[in-house]
Amino acid sequence: MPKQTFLNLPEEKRNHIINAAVDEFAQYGLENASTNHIVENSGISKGSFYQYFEDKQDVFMYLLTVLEREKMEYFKGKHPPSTNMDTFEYFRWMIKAGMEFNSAYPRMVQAVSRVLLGEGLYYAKTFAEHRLKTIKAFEMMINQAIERGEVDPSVDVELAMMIMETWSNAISTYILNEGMKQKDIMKWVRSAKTQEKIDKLLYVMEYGLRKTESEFVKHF
Amino acid sequence: MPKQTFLNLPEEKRNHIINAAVDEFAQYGLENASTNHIVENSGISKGSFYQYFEDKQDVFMYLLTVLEREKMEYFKGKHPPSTNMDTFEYFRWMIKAGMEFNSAYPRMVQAVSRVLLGEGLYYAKTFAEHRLKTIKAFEMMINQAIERGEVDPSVDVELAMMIMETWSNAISTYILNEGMKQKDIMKWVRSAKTQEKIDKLLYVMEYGLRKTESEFVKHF
DNA sequence: CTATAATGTGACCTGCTGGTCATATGACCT
DNA sequence: AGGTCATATGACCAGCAGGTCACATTATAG
Repeated sequence: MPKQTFLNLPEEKRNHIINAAVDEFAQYGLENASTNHIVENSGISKGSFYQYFEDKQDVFMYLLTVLEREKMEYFKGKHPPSTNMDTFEYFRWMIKAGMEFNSAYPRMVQAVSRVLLGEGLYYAKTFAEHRLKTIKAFEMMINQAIERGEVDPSVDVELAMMIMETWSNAISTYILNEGMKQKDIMKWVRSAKTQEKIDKLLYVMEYGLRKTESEFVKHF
Repeated sequence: MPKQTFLNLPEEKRNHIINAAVDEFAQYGLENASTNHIVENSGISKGSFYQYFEDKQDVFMYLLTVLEREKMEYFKGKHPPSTNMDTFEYFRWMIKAGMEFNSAYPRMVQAVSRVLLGEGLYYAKTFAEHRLKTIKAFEMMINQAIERGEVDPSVDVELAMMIMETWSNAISTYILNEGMKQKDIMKWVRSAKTQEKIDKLLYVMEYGLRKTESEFVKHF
């Protein structure tokens, strides 16, 4: 985590630095990001950088907490439209709200998810803790769906978690990659066409999950 | 592509070199792979390396064609158990045969898919051609499934392609990551437990796809 | 055996990396 | 004023990167 020196900095200067870092990570990933570039683009000296942070990874970890905090704030303000939602409806709402958030902070999300999904796949241990947090939420959701009778109780929970995670990541990557090509991401994400695409994707997952297990046994 | 000098080399020496390259790419990816390491571990000199290849990327591209060739050979020898298979049965068979292949050449597959799925996601243009080849096969399959009446004709073909690609990649990554932890990958892949896991994953996809569109419309 | 062409070699080049440190600056206190 | 302490600086370091090239070795042909 950043040293106190950094946290004492005026907000504007701090933002300058993390913006430079975000741009660097978004373009080059963690491994290939250059501290020299970050230093140059944020208008501070090399020495200051190492007075603020331990190293590159330290900056990234800070970015991760910033993003997490922003996301929390964002979700606090948003509430599911209906109070008594089906678990899948809730999941769909969650994914869509997530996409809205992503298109509000596209550079930052790109930087983080590039590292987490790209490099993190193979050096996962470092970020295992972060991944666990996300996955736990999926576990709760699927268990709730079973309790409510929306999903066959014999369903393989771990499998369902993997499916939810995979789709969550796939949609996020897809939206980010396609969205970066648009002039107005937010508008594009909110467009009926994009929303329908997301709906359909999730519906395939939902329909498969609802029925899977009992049908699966019959099938073989 | 490698220069003639390389292709003239005795097979043993060639294999030595590509093995070293595979190990390097598997461990560090394309961007961070070191030509110096490859040279050291393959017992050739720096000068020779650049007499054989243009650069790092050239080696990787060659690796890609080698893998493709090996995979073709492998699939030539394998034939679907039944001649009149459902498209989804065929897809399932294909995925499983693919996993068998992967566990026969785990290092090479790891090296290639690490670059293609990790780095390739963001520098996609370079490998777009390769990806297109794979995707085209999925397109044919889904069109065939529609013709046969196995899938609703109103299904979004592009969407189905994306789903098939995502699952294909997700399963491949999962098997590779988990499999590398086992002492005998091949045995583990063939085990009833692993096979059932794959079956279930694909079944969720299949069941979702079969019904999606018509149900989807009703649902909203 | 000699001449020519092909192949192999590793010292060497430049450029960039992450990281250090002696020194300079300037805000704040007495 | 002088003193102190957090902050800021950029020249500098060792290490490694990709890539080159003059030279050494070996194979082929006449």
